[in-house]
Amino acid sequence: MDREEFLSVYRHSLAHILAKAVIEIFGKENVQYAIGPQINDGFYYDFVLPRTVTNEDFKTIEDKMSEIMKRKEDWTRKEVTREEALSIFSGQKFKTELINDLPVDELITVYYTGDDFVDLCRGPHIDNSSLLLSTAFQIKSVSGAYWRGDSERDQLQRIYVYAFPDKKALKEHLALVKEAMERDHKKLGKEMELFYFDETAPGMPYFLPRGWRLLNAILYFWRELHRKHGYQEISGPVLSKKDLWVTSGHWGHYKDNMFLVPMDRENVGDFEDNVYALKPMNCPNAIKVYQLKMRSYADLPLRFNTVDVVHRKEKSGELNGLFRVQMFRQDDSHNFVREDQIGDEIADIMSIANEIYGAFGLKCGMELSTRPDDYMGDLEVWNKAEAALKEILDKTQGAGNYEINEGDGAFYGPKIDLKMTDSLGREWQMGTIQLDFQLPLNFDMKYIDSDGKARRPVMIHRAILGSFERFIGIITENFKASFPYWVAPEQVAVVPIRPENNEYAQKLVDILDKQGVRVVSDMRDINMKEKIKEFKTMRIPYVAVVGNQEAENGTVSLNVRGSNKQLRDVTIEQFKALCCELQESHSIELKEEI
RNA sequence: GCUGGCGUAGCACAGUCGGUAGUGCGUCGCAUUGGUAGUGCGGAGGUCACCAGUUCGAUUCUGGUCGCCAGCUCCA
Repeated sequence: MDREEFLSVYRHSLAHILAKAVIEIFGKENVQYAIGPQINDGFYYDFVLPRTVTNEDFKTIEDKMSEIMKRKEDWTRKEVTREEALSIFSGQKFKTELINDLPVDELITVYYTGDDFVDLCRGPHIDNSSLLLSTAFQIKSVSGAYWRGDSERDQLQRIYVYAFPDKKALKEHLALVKEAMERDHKKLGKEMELFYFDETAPGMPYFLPRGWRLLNAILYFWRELHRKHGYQEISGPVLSKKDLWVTSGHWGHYKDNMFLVPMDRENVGDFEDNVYALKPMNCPNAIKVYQLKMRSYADLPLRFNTVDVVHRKEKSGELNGLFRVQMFRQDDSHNFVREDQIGDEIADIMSIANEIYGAFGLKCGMELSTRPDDYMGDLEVWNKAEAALKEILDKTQGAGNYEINEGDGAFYGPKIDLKMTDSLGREWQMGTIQLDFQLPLNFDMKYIDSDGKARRPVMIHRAILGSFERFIGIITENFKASFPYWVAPEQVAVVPIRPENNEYAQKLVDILDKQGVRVVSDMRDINMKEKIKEFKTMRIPYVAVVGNQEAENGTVSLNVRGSNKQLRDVTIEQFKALCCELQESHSIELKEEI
């Protein structure tokens, strides 16, 4: 049995053992057991139990599981009729529902573990519990989960368990989890003084000087790139009267996620009729700008990018560091094209995405979401749009190298989503490329075509990073806050050995600063070791130490981040060239040699 | 929003079976050191998240509020 099979069969079998253990502990009549699938680090099982499972119960459950395995019971598979299945699981509401939902012609199988525990299951499973004795497992956590992922339905207790082939693999995995915690951007953001959340503004980050420098470095790169691709940056009001959002349709679909501000505090009246809304999206602003003039077919594509702040009110439990905030800056753009330009425009957007992700050495997953049942617009245009998106994905990702979420597109158009995973393996949507046939209609947008007739442009809503906030969260975890030279909050730190070297140190700082290097220094009369420690803690790419020797020879002595090596006798000119090269090449790695 | 957990000095954490709190790092001061993640001594810093209740007395117990974390749901 290879590892893949092992994981699949053993984890699944262990899930049955967990269910059996829980039933033995709480009593069969007190337990409703639902489903227990495997996941990437083990498995979980959902239950309704007479009381909440706490951390103190973990050991009891684990011991019971071991005890059950030691019984070395045989596992037997049995094919049953629907009636038999319903009778076996009478009183088990979730199992009953599952059985009733099975297609008529489905072969129903159940698995017995010993003769007192049975579970509805397709299998396959191990033959005897003794085969599980060599595996290693550990209860990870317990939390609430909704039956069938529906927040309107029963909430169950989900017990998560790590499960691996042996103790060594489990231990390795636990070490990995610990390592992941070290990468957590919330932790690093605090240590590295990047950002801060105050409880007076939940989900609305403060960017600290270092974090803001990082954001601006990314922003500068982003702006230049878009300018070269024919984008024109705009900025619009953060607050607008409700009317704008009624026209766009957001008032109907998105009102609950919008922060509202009374227009007149003295005379609030019917609140919702007298409010400004903080914009949750930038699209209407771009449309307003488009509509300032009558546009010609020859003007298209028109690309209005923006980094305005948007606000989205989220439910309390949904906030999560920089990954999920209530105030953020999308690296947004709304591109207006003719229908015949869709393919080329998407291709250009993908090439921008490649340039941006490439600059960070990142590779994101791509997913295509296609026409939903309640689509609006012309079927032929949809087909053309989906074909265009597919063709681009086939070309850039390779056919079959991306996921397709059938029917998952927005009602106004299909989309491509770019996804990244965080240190804990959670998937986050970053960029999105959405074709939109709806808003141009809602706002009655037009351009005059070559035949003199008015036609409606197609709108492409796109973000590549997704939002600067989420993206910074992801790269913080990815680089463990050791950012590439070109985005690092500080690129060089200058450390004079003694106060008498301050003058030379300052000269060096001025030279680098003039060249645009983000440089800091520490001229205090304290031990140089302390200064070096501080700068290294902040993961500054290069710490340049200067003493009498360097001052005499016009050189610097470099400490390279991530290496204990020192580069001595580097001339200022050489160092300048090094900085320049790293900046311009957007190199991910630092140079450790001159 | 739901389930569970958490909130003690700038940070990381102890602790109080109810009698107003400690350690390490950092900070400040002094001394020392001075070529690559220093050393020694001393000082300051906390209405123990907030609001009620119980009590002679609450940081500790109870209830509520706010915030944070994990998971679910929802999203960039």
